[in-house]
Amino acid sequence: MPTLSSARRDPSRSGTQAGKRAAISRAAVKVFARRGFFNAQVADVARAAGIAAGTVYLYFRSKDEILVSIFERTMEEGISESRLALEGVTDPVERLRCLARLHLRRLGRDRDLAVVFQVELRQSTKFIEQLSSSQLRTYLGQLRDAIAHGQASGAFAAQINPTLAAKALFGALDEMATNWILSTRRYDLASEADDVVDLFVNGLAT
Amino acid sequence: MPTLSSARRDPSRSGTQAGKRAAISRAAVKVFARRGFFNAQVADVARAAGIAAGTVYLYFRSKDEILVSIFERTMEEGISESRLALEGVTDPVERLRCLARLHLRRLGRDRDLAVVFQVELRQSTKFIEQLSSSQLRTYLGQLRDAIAHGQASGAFAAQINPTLAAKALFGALDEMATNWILSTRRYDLASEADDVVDLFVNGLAT
Amino acid sequence: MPTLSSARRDPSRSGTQAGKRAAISRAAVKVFARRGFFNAQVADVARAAGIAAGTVYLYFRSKDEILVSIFERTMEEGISESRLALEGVTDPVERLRCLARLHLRRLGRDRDLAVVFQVELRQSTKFIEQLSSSQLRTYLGQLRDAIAHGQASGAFAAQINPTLAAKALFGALDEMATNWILSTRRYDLASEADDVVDLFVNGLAT
Amino acid sequence: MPTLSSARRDPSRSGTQAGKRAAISRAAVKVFARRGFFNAQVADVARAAGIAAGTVYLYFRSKDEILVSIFERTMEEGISESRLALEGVTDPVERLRCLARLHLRRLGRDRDLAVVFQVELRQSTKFIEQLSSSQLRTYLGQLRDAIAHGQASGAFAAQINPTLAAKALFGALDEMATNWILSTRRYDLASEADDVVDLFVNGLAT
DNA sequence: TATGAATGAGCCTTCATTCAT
DNA sequence: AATGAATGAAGGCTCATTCAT
Repeated sequence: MPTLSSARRDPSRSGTQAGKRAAISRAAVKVFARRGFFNAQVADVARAAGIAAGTVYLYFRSKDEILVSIFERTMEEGISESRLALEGVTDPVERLRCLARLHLRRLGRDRDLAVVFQVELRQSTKFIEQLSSSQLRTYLGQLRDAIAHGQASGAFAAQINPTLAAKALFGALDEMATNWILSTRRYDLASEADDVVDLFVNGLAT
Repeated sequence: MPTLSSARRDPSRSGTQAGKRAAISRAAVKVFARRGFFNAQVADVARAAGIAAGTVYLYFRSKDEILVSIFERTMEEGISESRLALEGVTDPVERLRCLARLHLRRLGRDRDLAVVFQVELRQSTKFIEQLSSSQLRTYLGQLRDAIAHGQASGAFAAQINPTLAAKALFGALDEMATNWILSTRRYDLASEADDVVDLFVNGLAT
Repeated sequence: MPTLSSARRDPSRSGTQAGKRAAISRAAVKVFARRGFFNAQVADVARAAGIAAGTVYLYFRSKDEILVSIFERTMEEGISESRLALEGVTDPVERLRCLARLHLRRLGRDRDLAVVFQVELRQSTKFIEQLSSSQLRTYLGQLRDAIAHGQASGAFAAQINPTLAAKALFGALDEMATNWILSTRRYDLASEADDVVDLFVNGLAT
Repeated sequence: MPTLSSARRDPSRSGTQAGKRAAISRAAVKVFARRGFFNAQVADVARAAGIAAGTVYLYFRSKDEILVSIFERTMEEGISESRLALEGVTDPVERLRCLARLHLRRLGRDRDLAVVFQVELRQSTKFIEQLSSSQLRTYLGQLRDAIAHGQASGAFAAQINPTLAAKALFGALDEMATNWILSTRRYDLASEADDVVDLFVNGLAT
């Protein structure tokens, strides 16, 4: 049984303000993934979270904000997880592998989250514009920095535009994830990370 | 100036059944791109096409079908354009370049179409599942065949999974397109095609 | 093969103005009975009549008018048929039997017509008011006259209000017809005519 | 003056779930009678009930269901009212009189309700089939039982089919009601009950 | 903080009718 | 006389959001 102080430290425990928010956000992942963002009703999310419909609005300004919160919460976790994982890894290729594995592992671990990320979050320019300009930029920055670092160390070709390469790598991983959720086969998404990184590092050419 | 008979052969001329359909579909690209699919009303599309709202339903079963028709029409054109362009190109790298350029050129030429493709068409699993299983599969097949052909000729490494590489390349190009429409800068999208292909062919490694 | 002159005499033969009208009206009976007046589209009626949708409006001012025409056509036929049949019948009870049998035989012979009469024609006060004030009044008059005639001859009790009795008899027959079309059993509607008349003539009392 | 507890027992008081439903249903009687079911908008009903349009759908699944609820509510009341009134009445003729009077009194008391019952509820087979197979059957059963009871007591002729006689009587009363609402004269509908029953009991014959 | 009943704006679609051919 | 493509008005229903309790 958690002590009061430990409960306060874990914001996902309901009871705290931030905890309730996270709990609703987590319930929304399930609901949005299963019914789609537009079909899902706020009341569905509330029911899944075990609260009344009106209560949602004590923690979120709108239905849209719930969706955005899923993105922000996950990206935040992902970015700091990546930062942590990269500590001590110096080999450029290993750094890329590390980021790619975390990316696909995070989505491959939670199919509902993957569906929300790969499909429901792409509803409209309204979201996409909003999202790109925030944590997604930071996340792409991590990829670009890893590549630039490899170029600085001489491991990666210097004439390549690291921003373009970062986008390309992100796009490739993103496509892996989208294919995975659309596929009826159940394979391990994370295992594709190394193949993708190998392809990017070595290229197609013999 | 087209003769009467050539005009009959061109289905984008209104007058023919298919011509009207295409005209409405083209009007819808503009409307959906500017207002978003959900915000756009069928009446807006009709007005843009210069017809009455009800007339839309003589050519489309539903609002959804209009969106799908945009995808199908463009993919159809794209696939046959690609097929045509590849004729006579034998060098594996050139084949990839050819496909990548056409992909980005098609979207870079028509920002509205690009917005619809990169954003509005990703509304929900409903669309995505439907689309992936059709022409998108064919399109990915063209990329995969180009890679497999390179492997057969010895130009590309045999141990690479051509399907995975095709998806990765598609994802990379897709990401370029999405970044382009979200960017406020107006740069030439198609010019990125070569850089992406170079990256895929040569890899990051020195 | 009908001669030209005989064809002219039969207005239900298409070719003449009145013939086309009757043909459309007959097609409408089928369509309205099967789909309901509101669900049925004018185009359905046109198709059933083997003509184009617009052509209907050369013979009818509106969809409503088609429905009314069914009523008028059938009532007209029914009234003159009744008049003819009553000629030479002098016994008051036989006169009632005659009218009742014709009423139920007409509907029992054509289930579609019965459905339109018993259900679709009762759409709204709009129709009912219109219809009651016309041929229905004439038809009720035939019943009332038959009863009044029986009273004059001393066969029927004089203190009974013949108008009320006529309405009651009509209502009873009407209910028989409605029950018949709603029943899943297929029994002979006309055979109930005598039972109803017997009941009205002799009463329940022993 | 009702006490608090008796108020709770009365479901027509708004406040309770059933009370709100009944209130909307009663408002709908007025609106449907005046404008016709098809012309009436759900918003009209809501306005008449003093609530917002959307609120109607918290108590009814559809516009159709409102119409059906009017039928069900009235039939329910009518059936139990009849049952109660028949208690202690043993004379067969009096029992018929009792049922007939209640039938016509109920409609004659509320012209709007009568219009809805005699006209708007006969919209289509959809309603009629649904309704006949429920409380209408029970109601016809009450008439049939009253007749059968008279036969058992020797007051009514045994060879008459009581079901047919019940339908005939119902049809006669129904026609009285329909004539009443269509008539521009304002006469007392209930006063016709005795005349109709007399006719059914004694017959036309002298 | 929590509830959940009430609100009311918003839109796709149908189809009777018209009219140019 | 006949066609059938085009019109455009009209309304039931949903559901995000509010607010009195």
